[in-house]
Amino acid sequence: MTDGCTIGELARRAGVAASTVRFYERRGLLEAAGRSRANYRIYGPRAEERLGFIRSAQQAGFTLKDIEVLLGFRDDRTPSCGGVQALIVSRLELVEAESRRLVRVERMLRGWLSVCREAEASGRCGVLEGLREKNLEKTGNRP
Amino acid sequence: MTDGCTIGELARRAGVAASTVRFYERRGLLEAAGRSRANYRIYGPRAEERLGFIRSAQQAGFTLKDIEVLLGFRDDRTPSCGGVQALIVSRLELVEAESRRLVRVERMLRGWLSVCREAEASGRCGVLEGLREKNLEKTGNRP
DNA sequence: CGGAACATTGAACCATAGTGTAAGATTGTT
DNA sequence: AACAATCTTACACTATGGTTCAATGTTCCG
Repeated sequence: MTDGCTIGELARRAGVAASTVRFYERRGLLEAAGRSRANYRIYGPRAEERLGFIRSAQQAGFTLKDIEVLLGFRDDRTPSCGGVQALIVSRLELVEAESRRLVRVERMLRGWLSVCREAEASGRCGVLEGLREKNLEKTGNRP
Repeated sequence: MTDGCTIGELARRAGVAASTVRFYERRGLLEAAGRSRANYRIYGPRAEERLGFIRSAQQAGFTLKDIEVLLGFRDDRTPSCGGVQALIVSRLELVEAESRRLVRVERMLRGWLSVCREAEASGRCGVLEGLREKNLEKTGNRP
């Protein structure tokens, strides 16, 4: 009972909005905090550490659902290493897939941009016309 | 009035769900179709082409909002080329930014995966412990 | 004629990660 | 005591791209 801070103070320290902290509580990521006589949430260092974990994990690319699982591993005293590894691998696979997709999209957009620039002289828009056709994978290098 | 097909037929040809076609109509991407006596939507080749454009543009990485703008350019007889170019550039910038973010996330996740494998021997989980600290950019190569 | 397969509508719902609002209670400062 | 700042709640809303549902109507095939 040495320290204990309100939601605004905690949020300020963690660099999030107080509403976000309430949201995490609703989601079950943070346990319900103790209350002051005025019914204010009171947080101790454990909650602060937990919130820090959440933010770190989020920056590392985990979703809140992932983080729910990670926190579960932390809370339980189960072996967990295999589970953590599986979680990372599956998240990594999703991220890689999305990353590859974005690279394809980048290539296509660049392709259309060059079409656009080339067609600048002629009165018509190569993009608006070109997108009518099924373009499976415009690379930007027309043969 | 030679041809004209129902929403299901159109959807099948375009490879989307009928509900998606209705959704596009609600969003204003497809104009309200003509109706049969039974109040069924009837689509002609122009609608089919327009739906094809939407799908192509979507595959190229444009959002529905972008496509709304592109369709506006197509419909109006304004010059449009500068607008199209600007749209592509701004979409490209967003995609590139997201792509870079995902690459960073990939690096971090791979880093945590190697932490995980290395810590396998010791009884504890390097990930659950490591994420507590502020990790600005874990690269996987610990110095 | 019957039943399957298709169509209609509006409204609600999904995931994601929160943000915003209204109305009221409490706290700190002057 | 007055006033600003902070807290409380529940509910609605944001953006994205649709999907699902219920209840009802239509068309096609045998």
